[in-house]
Amino acid sequence: MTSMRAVTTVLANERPRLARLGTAERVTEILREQIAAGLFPPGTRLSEESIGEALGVSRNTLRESFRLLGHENLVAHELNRGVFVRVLTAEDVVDLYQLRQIIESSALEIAGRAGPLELGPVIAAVEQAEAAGADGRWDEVATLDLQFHQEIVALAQSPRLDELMRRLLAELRLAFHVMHGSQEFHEPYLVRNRKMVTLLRRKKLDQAVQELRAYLEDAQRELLSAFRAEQAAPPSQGT
Amino acid sequence: MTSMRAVTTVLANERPRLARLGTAERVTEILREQIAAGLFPPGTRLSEESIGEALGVSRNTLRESFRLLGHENLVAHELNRGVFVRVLTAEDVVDLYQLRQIIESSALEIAGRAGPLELGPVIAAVEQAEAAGADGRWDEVATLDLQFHQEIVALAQSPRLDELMRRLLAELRLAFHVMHGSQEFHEPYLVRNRKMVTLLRRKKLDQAVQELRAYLEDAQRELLSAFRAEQAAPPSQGT
DNA sequence: TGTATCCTTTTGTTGAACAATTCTCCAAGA
DNA sequence: TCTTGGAGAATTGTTCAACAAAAGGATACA
Repeated sequence: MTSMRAVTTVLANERPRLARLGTAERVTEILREQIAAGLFPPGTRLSEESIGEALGVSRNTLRESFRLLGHENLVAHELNRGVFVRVLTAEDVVDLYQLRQIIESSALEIAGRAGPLELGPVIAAVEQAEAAGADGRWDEVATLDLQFHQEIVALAQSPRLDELMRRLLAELRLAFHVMHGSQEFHEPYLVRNRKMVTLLRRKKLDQAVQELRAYLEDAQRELLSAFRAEQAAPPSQGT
Repeated sequence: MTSMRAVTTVLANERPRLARLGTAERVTEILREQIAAGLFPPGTRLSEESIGEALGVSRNTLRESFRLLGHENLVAHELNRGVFVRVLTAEDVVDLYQLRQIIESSALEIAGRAGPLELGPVIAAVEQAEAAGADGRWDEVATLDLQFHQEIVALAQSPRLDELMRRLLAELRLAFHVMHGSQEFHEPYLVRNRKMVTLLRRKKLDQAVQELRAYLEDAQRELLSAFRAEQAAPPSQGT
């Protein structure tokens, strides 16, 4: 028999799904997606007038959205000049990976201490990524790889860690553009993700953390070198 | 002789100090401070009309501020009902301390790996806190204690870690209201902070991390019990 | 007691207006 | 040629007024 207390607790956990979204939030989601997808490359200025007209929302509503994106570090707001899609520096990439290292390994440790791992979503992400890889859809692989890591963090069951990881990955995506969907970059990580799942299944937590650490170091190195090559070549980014 | 490149690099590092603030940002700062100071206790609804009139800003500008505060988890935005100063649950406190644990200990480890510690600001915070304690200004002690921990994180020299800690502490302050400036709560931590500084000075990093961990566990326990006592008594906070 | 219906209040969103700032371009001067 | 100045255009910053939409509260009725 279920107590009233139990019922209300279950329902309380469903509350987030109930929350409707205002126009500003929906606009934010659209812009976040489009920035991730590369419609607005780093450095682009987001014009209030043109975007507002395109989406059919007023400038005021759009400005609320811009504030939110600014708080997520996806755009930089310069007074009287507007908002610009963030251009990450090499230092940013290093800082982001350092934080990623902290978050992901901490999440695994917390999850390990807490009890049996609920690996369903983690495995699903890996399998979807493998399927996408088999079909040659490498930019989807990129997205699913990030989702895999998001699910890793979700194992810790910490709302703030989840949110933090979400924002971090959104920001990191800005740097991934230089790799846009190249097979050579993504393919090895498919194998490594699979390996990590195996380790987690066998409860080899320490090894999984170690593998994760190596994974992130390699990814950072590769990304940085591609990044610096990109930055040296095309636009001479003002001094 | 200094090259032009060197000059511009130096100046570029000064850029943040140049950034002026818009009205919305300044309003956000004011509200953040006042929420921390307790002018708006948790659960309070922030009325657009009355606050806008009090500060002499328009509703639109104020709404931009509210969005920012919402993103910092200081207020919760409910569609068509307005923004309310966040009411933390016991689970929130646990989640916050878990994250604090991660951030602060990681910061110490990073700082230790990086090289010699620049303890100036850390020591300054402790000494100011001790001075405030000697004068019986216990709510200032509370603020300076938080600043001490902010400076601990600053040792890692990571912009994102800094920002993360800043937001985390702002949120945690919501819970601290139940302790409002009580000497019994704060006094022991003065001693412990001093002890931690000593350990850091002697480069006993491992011991410092251990002390930090114990510190946070104790603080969480005390805060939680005061918190639950508070919550049980006065307002019957929804089912 | 419960519930259906009004009225009031507050937020959600828009559009227009004007001030303040930045950008662009061109001409004058060294 | 390069720098400096400045006029005008374009864009953002902020306010205001208006109305739609939703939530909250009160009243009348079964």
